[in-house]
Amino acid sequence: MSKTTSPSKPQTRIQKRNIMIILDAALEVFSTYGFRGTTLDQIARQAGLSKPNVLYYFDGKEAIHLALLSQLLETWLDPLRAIDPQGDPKTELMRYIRHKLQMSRDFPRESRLFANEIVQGAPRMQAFLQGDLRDLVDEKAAVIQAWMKNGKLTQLDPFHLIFSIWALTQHYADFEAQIRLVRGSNIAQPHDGSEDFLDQVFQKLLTP
Amino acid sequence: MSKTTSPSKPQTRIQKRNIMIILDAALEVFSTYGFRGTTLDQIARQAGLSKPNVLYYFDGKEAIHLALLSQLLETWLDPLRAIDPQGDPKTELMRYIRHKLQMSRDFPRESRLFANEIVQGAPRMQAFLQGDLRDLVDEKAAVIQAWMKNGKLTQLDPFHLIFSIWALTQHYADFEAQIRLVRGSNIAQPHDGSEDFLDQVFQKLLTP
DNA sequence: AACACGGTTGACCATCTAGTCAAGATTGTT
DNA sequence: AACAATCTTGACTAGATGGTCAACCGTGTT
Repeated sequence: MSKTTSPSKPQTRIQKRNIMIILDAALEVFSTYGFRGTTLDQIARQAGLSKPNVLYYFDGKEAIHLALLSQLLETWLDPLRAIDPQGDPKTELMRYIRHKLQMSRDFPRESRLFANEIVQGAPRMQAFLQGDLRDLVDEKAAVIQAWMKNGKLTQLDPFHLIFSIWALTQHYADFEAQIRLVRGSNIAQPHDGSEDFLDQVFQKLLTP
Repeated sequence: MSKTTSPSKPQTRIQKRNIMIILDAALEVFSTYGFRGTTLDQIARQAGLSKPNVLYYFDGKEAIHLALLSQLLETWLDPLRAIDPQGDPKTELMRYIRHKLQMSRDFPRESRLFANEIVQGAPRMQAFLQGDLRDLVDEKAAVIQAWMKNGKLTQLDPFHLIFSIWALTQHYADFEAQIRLVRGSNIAQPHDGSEDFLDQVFQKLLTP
């Protein structure tokens, strides 16, 4: 039985609540220890449930991880998708950058879950990366390319530009531990100053 | 007995060879699966040795990992350390950036070993991060700050500037799987064009 | 050749971990 | 209240995993 994947039966209140609790607990643990470094007992403890209880709602560790990933991938594309070819080039890109940075700040666990997967060779995300994401990146790279040809932006490789936005924004979530420890008590939040900095960087970079 | 940590006895040829083989195999596996995701059997298989044989040279999984990390941390600081306060600001920073990018290209496994540790909260590197690395970063940030005050460089937060260099250069190693899958067959190597791109970005960014 | 030391391994153990199951507790409905 | 469906769990299993050990093999030295 596929339990959570059966679309037919509606969920009871208890199901809704516990599935949410489990997914939140699993996100916490998976994003910190990676897939193989996470145990079902950890997830159950974090969720405040017994292990068999967790397995009552999900078919297994893999299924929980999969549920988290597909939930994440749905929203992961949105900011990039929102880039409007009809809009003002610099405005659109700056909005995208701020949006990505905000996601890195508001959803660091999701970002690290993603990072863990990619660093380890993306074994469970190949289809997504070379499918939907690739198509979208190709599309938006073409848009950016066109903007650059029109002289509205600095001439840059659009793919590397997109990668650089990912690198700079996600860095604040994925390498938060490093930033926190290197800056020490000199700074309250690892994100402090990141928005101003990236604004400054990309304003200067993108203006021809 | 601490085996490899005993500094007294000189190593035999066989010891030297096997320790190197084991460390190389362990780097391969640890950088791909993380600490907890790696098994001694995997390391042994990759090294072409039996598991007890691996444990003849190292006190355990933890010891192998530790050996790799401390070996890595020694060289990790070098590029940053090489920034010369007496040199030309932009030349020094561009050299640093190229150096970091080259390390990302030549030693991607080391970069991913590091990334795995950091993403998972840096449990085994706290002392290093808030000790040697922090001191060095503080020192070089002050140097960069002084350069900026002299008007030789764009005014930027020096800490965020350093972080952005780390993010952009290491991204090509740590997220190699993503780049490869998103670019697909459109590109031979994930690093293609990265040097020109980063040159262009930082030239433009650093020039006041 | 014989010896000592370094090097290697099959067999083994204790512990951890994903997953099962049957029995019991709770909840909603009539 | 009574019944069925949902929900929960202690106890368990099979297999994986880190690590041990006694016995055996290889190499260099005398």
